[in-house]
Amino acid sequence: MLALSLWMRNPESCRFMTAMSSQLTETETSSSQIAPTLSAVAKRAGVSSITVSRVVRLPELVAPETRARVEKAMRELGYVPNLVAGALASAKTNSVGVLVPTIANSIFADTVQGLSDKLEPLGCSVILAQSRYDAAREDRMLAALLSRRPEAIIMVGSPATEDGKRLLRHARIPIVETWELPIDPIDAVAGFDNYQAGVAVARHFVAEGRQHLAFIGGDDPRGTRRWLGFHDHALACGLSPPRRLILERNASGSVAAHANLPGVDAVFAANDAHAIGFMAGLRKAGLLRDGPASAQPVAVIGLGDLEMGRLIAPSLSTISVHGDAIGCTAATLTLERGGERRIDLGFELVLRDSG
Amino acid sequence: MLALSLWMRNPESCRFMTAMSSQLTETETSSSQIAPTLSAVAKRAGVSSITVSRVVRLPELVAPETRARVEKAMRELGYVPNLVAGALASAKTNSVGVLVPTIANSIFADTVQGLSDKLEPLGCSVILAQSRYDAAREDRMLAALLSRRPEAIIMVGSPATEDGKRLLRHARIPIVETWELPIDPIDAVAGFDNYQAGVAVARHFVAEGRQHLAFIGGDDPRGTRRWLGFHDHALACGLSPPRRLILERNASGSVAAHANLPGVDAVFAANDAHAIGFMAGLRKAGLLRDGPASAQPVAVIGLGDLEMGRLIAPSLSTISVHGDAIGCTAATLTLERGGERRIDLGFELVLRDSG
DNA sequence: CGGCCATATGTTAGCGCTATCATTGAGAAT
DNA sequence: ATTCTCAATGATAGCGCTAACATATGGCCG
Repeated sequence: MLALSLWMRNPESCRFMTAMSSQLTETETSSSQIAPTLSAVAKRAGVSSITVSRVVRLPELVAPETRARVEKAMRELGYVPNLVAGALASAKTNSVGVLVPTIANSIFADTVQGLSDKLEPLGCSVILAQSRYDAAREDRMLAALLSRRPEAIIMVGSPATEDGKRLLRHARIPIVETWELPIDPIDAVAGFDNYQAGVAVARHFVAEGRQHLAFIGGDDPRGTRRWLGFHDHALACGLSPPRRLILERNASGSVAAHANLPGVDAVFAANDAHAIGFMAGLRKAGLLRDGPASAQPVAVIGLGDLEMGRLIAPSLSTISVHGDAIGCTAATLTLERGGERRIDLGFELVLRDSG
Repeated sequence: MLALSLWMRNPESCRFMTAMSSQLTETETSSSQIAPTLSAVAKRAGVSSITVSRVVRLPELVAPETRARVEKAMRELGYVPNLVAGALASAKTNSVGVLVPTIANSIFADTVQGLSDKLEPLGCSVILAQSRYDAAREDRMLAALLSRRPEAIIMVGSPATEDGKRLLRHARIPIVETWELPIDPIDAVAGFDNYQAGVAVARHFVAEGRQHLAFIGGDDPRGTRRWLGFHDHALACGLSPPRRLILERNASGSVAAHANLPGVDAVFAANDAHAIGFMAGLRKAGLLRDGPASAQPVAVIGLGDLEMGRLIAPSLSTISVHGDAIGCTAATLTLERGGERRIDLGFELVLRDSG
């Protein structure tokens, strides 16, 4: 709460800023080609610029009449505060850097939405960057983000390289790693145990009497953790070693996957999109039933709990992971520096008709 | 040797030599709690700060030996440029503000990805904001974005309020409205004709002999344009007026929609998620066939061309709209100020098994 | 009635960087 | 040799704002 009050002592100011331009006349603004500054407003209102600054940030410190005069001047000039200058002067940017592998068609969009919904009302902007699952690009993006001096960095996973880790460690700002529970986190963590997710799926398949397991999906760190849990548990249960098929990141690639998995009767897909693609392949091969999971020649379980998964037929069994809660929690971890820094948001095995 | 004699004259050189001789230890870097500045690097390298600045921005202007010395100092200090200060000094933030209704589960994620992929390699950061389909929040977010002095603003749709429009018009930066083709754009446009998309769907339904049309989805401006085209064309073809059902923004809400549309034999959903939800409802009601579109008691067409749509059964007919191309084009429009400022990226009616 | 406090405003000095104009020396051109 | 040019570097003055510290006012108290 301390950090919060420091960040944005005056959450109203945004609303206020919007209102400012409302009475602008065309002539008055278009005559001045450059954006009006604090001191331009100050001159017009007959006060010093610090008073204008206070009207924007700490209006309760300014006498009502003065405030009204300043607000009038701001409206007339169409003043929009320059947060770049403000950030330099106050050493506070009110922004957080967010790094995700990708934002399109992805389970991470929920996380971005969750944290954004938490941060935006506090006047804290989200600077978004994508690594595209590329370590070099990730490092570049981290450096780019840090250059903008964000109040914190929230990222999916951990930096892929030592350089990236070092960069973050030296940044001396809150760092939140998400979607994982790294053993040696840089700072804070909001995620779940991908290994245990894999174990849970394998356990379920074993309990259902499935014999020949396979894992399909990408080979990113989180997918690999899931695979390891899945694999280890299957072995521990005396099954033959599960197969692993590494696929492109689009779901369509997984349509043909079943051809490469002869004899397999249970598949854990690294995410719901892959699972749905795989099911499309099963359907083509006549291996998909409308009945319950027990009737499926090949059981399929995904991860992410896309809304669509429960709408299709057969409905998709999945590991539900609360992407938005991860984002929301990550945002909270950037705001409060004390307290527990490692939050396991868990996951749930949601069983429907596919597996 | 030249360089040596030059910097030996510098009174700082003694300190420089001292710093050089003591090898940098872990303590030395991490002990300084504050981030090193340009001039700290300059001092260490025995040059003026402007030279360090040049090494960062215009390295070809600096002699190779000097450059190497400066780069070494930067590495040793772990220097990370402060773009906030740079932006203030140069009046260039190298950032663009991006405003979308929502980023989660949405067709706009593709657009953000497309523009981000185009901008990030140019050193241009994306500041992301969500309006959540709320006009007041949109205005607040626009003001917040403009406060950060982005090089341009890219938004989905047009500002909902006059205040928002005025704010953008006065910002004197490129503004790109997307996912629409507004009649009076603020500046640039990258989108498609939502009205014509509605017409195209209605035309198809009419050609297929469908009699009772309905439109389901949100009542945002774009959805409403689609509805209008759909509605107008149906009427023009002599059909009875289509029904319109306004739904919550999540797909699950549309599952029950068919109960409210008795007698309807063709449905245009404002997006694929709604379409898939609606189909789930049809399935429950026994009104969904595995056969081709002509066999469907109720034809369904969505919009967005989600990858999943082509994987489910029956596969989803849809209006494909190239969300990533919209993003990519929007990014280009922010970079090039000349040329055509109104780009219609079109759409395609993709017919599959649902309608 | 002087001292004291709270309120309202102002002055000053930067934040860390870059634009703009010097300055310097070396080689080319005259 | 003298000028000119160019490449390499530096000195200076801000960018628009805010932190930190003044400086008025006007009660209010003992």
